[in-house]
Amino acid sequence: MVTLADVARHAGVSASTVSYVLSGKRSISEETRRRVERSVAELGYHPNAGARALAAKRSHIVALVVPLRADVYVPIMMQIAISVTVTARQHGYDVLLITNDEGPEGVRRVALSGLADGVILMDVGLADERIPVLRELRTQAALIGLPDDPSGLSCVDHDFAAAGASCADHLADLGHREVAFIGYGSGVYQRHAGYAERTLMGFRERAEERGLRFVHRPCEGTYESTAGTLARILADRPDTTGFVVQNEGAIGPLLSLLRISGRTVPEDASVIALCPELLAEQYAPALTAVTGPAQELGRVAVEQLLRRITAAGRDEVPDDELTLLRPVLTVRESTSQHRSRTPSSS
Amino acid sequence: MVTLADVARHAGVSASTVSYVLSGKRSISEETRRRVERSVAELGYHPNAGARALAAKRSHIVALVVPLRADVYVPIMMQIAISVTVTARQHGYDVLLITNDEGPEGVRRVALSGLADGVILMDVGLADERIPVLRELRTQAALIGLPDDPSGLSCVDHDFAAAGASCADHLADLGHREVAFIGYGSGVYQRHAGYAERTLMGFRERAEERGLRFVHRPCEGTYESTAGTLARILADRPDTTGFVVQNEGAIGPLLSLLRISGRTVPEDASVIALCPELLAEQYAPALTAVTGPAQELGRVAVEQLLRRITAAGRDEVPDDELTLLRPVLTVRESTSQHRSRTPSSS
DNA sequence: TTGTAAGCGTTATCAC
DNA sequence: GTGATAACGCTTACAA
Repeated sequence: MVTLADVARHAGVSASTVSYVLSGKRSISEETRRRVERSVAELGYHPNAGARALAAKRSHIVALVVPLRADVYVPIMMQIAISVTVTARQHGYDVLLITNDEGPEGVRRVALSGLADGVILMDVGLADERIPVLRELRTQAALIGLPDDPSGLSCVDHDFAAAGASCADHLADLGHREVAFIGYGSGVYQRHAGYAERTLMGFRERAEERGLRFVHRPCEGTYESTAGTLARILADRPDTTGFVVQNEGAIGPLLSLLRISGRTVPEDASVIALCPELLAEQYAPALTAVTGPAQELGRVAVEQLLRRITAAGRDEVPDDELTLLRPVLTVRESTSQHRSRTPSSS
Repeated sequence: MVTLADVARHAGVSASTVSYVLSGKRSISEETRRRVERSVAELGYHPNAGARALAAKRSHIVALVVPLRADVYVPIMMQIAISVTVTARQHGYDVLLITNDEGPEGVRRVALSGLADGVILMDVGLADERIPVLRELRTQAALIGLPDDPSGLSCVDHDFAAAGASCADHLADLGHREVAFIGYGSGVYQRHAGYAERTLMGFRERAEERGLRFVHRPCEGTYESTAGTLARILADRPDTTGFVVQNEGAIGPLLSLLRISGRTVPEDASVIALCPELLAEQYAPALTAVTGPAQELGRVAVEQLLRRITAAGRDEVPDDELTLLRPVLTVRESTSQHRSRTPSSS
């Protein structure tokens, strides 16, 4: 193993000089710097992580706490995890993966052991049980998701209200008058998941402003539940021509069921999905969709966290930040200008 | 921050005694052990990770190198990453996430810095460029995937040949005589991806043994390519009644296209997918599928790696291991006994 | 069964 | 601009 001392000897300087060359924390003559850098390269020196963490009281590791729940869309989680890792690396940090089955104890463990300098929490619930631990330990953190009380915390999330609003706008722009919002299963609303409620609220408000008549129906996302949901919508409001789907599981079934009911998309019914691009593009017809920038979520979270860590290292009080990322509505093949289904009812 | 010394003072023993109580590396009187454990709990002591790593020359961290390529099925990767993390925790290890955009240098970095005690490589290619680094640094590793030369390495993978063979068996058992294997895009075969070739080989051999007439057709997985692939199959072999699909992207299109061509699944055509359960169950009809146990992959890799780390810690030469995990064929609604499509041709 | 003490490889505070 | 040197908190011979 190559140590700092080896490099120092090889370069003919003291250990502290090598350390300072590497950290850039004091000015070094061009001459020395070059000698040291050459020795580092020649010996293939990599600083020992443990020793560095011990001496500097900073591990240069951030912990990423990922949920295990099955009802989150996994590819997005992965995308976030990867953008977190890549961004962290760009700042000289590594990422430790913590699964939520450790619960709040996991946060306590990595913080108290000095394993991580800070924590990124994914899939944060409104009253997340990990948050009290953060407050108690004064651990630096960035949350992906918006808790009910974000004071003292840095958070980043999609602007779900804006997402809902774009859906209403797009359908209104196309001339639709009767629209349906197919949401998540009722359980999701019962536990007051922020994203579900905020999307619905954004949609509802904009729909009202634009004079849309609409219904909201929860849906579990299975074929059967989607069938039931659609049947009820069409029974209550046979003239519905616009559909917004938030539950990814319901998208495929919805398209099949509309076809079966004799409605062609987009001629007879326009469908907007709230989902990732990948998903939207894999259907036939490709779906007009509102998509939040998942990668950004990870990148912003890392940057928020590192700012906090830096501030705390200088004994400053870190600023709280709240970033809501605007989703993008991409028009594809599943929405079109409203036309009455039956000439008689127009 | 609570240190070992704090605990020692609180319990009225020496620091080493506390250390030994925690590590179990020497026998401790029941009395002392209890006093120490009580102090640990009372003070909320968590050993400092950096100090521990420095003194013990063991970080209790394993690095998991995940691919960034888009053509791997993401939920499975996530499942593996999670089972790796959970299993590692059960053995007192944490997991560091490394993305493959660091390339082989990432492996070098974590190994040489002592950040990780070993490495788990996901999505290992036949001539993976990270492998030479492992050999050069004598880094302990476990590979998920099978390289062309696994000597000196521990590997775990699905038994793809067995998966292919089960498909052939199931179709033969049901009395089918003409079957088609819809594979990955030709690019996948051109780079000799092991999993694609091994599956096909397993299928081919068993199909021949069972006297099946079959064709293999590559398919890119888009709707268009699937349409083209199916059209060619039906043109060449109109009496084909059994289909095996390996490319996940082709499954949805295939089902639609069979329907359009007037074939009902499973009455007129049996379909077996090589895919995760989740995917198989989300189609209508639910698909008979051959699924490899993804979680096992992660668990076995961790156990292989930890055995190697332990052995190397005792200056033993770690044993190489090669584990192939048997996939499971689950019969669902997409396969049934063969019946001739047209009574005349029976 | 327990205690003492010498590292482990950095960083950072002094001093020059 | 550079060099000693004392931490940092833990593990592990070595003693007792």
